[in-house]
Amino acid sequence: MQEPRLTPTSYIVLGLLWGVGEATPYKLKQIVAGSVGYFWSLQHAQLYTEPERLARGGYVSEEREEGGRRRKLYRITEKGKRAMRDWRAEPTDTLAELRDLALLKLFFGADPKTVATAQLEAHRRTLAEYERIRQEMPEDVPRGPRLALDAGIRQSRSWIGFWEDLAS
Amino acid sequence: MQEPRLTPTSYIVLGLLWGVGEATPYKLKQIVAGSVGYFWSLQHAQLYTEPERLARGGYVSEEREEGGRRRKLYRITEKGKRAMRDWRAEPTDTLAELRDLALLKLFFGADPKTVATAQLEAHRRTLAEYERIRQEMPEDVPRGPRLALDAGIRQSRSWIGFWEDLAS
DNA sequence: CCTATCATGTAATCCGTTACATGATTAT
DNA sequence: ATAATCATGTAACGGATTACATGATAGG
Repeated sequence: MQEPRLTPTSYIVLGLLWGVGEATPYKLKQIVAGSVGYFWSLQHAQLYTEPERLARGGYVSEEREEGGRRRKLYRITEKGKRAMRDWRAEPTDTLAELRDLALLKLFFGADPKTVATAQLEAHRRTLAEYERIRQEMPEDVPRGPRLALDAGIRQSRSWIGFWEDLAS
Repeated sequence: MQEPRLTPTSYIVLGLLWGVGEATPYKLKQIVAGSVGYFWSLQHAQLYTEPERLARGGYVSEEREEGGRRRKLYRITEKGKRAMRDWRAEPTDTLAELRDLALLKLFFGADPKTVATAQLEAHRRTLAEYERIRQEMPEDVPRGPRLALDAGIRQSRSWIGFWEDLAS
């Protein structure tokens, strides 16, 4: 019964549980799909295994419904909150890596125009969606998600600029 | 003895081997550090295990030095070249994910100013290095790496802009 | 000569992905 | 009713990271 190490995935689960109070993995999946998932995607299976791991370390509590579907309900514990707070307070000097498949192909000699065309279309679609989300965003959305969205928009625009230069 | 699937890591190894003719894992490590590594980092152990995997599938050939250190020398095979060409020719609509730790913290409520300060410093350092590299880049560097570097510079600038807005 | 550091490699662990499976709802 | 899709979960596999380990080379 050893302490699991806390990965970014862990903090996503902890953060979401903290925000929402309690949730089943499926609920988490839905929340992810409408928020963090836009810039940090997770497999749905992770949302089943990760809370389990966290429960082993006492960062979340697990409760099983008695009747019906016997779903598992998780909530963050004090220990979990502490870990989350600590992590959040510590600034990172780790930088985002690019890790862009298209860029990798480009690096290894793919035809710029071909790659650019496909990328442009995809990025434009994404940008449009981000902007739609921002439009429809209610006033009371907390600052963090709002800023993350802004970052996404900015990055999208930057990529579009890059690929446009190559597409023509 | 089954065919290994080809991952981005695989293509990096294949691509580098193609470019350089033959190499030991350590040599690969050095090349990575001065090129792809800037935007797609690999653990050095992967550069030992990945060529092995690729050898199992016949994408590279493995040869062991007789005397001395008995190092392993790898070179890309015809099959490897074919795989590489195919991959390169096929455009992706997969988009780069952000996967930025700092952004994740921001999303979950970290203090923007704190995060921004650390990020700014790191990004500025990176940008400076990219620009130095571009300055010193000889004329005959192929287009792919050059473009990848441009992308890196552009992204760095974009991030710096974003974090600057938050730092003040 | 001794000690760092470089060069080279293997082993173990673990997270993440993929695949599989099945009970509930909804639509036709 | 039946098919399709949603909801829920587990199991297996494999790639990636981490840790460990040792021989060579260079610097002091």
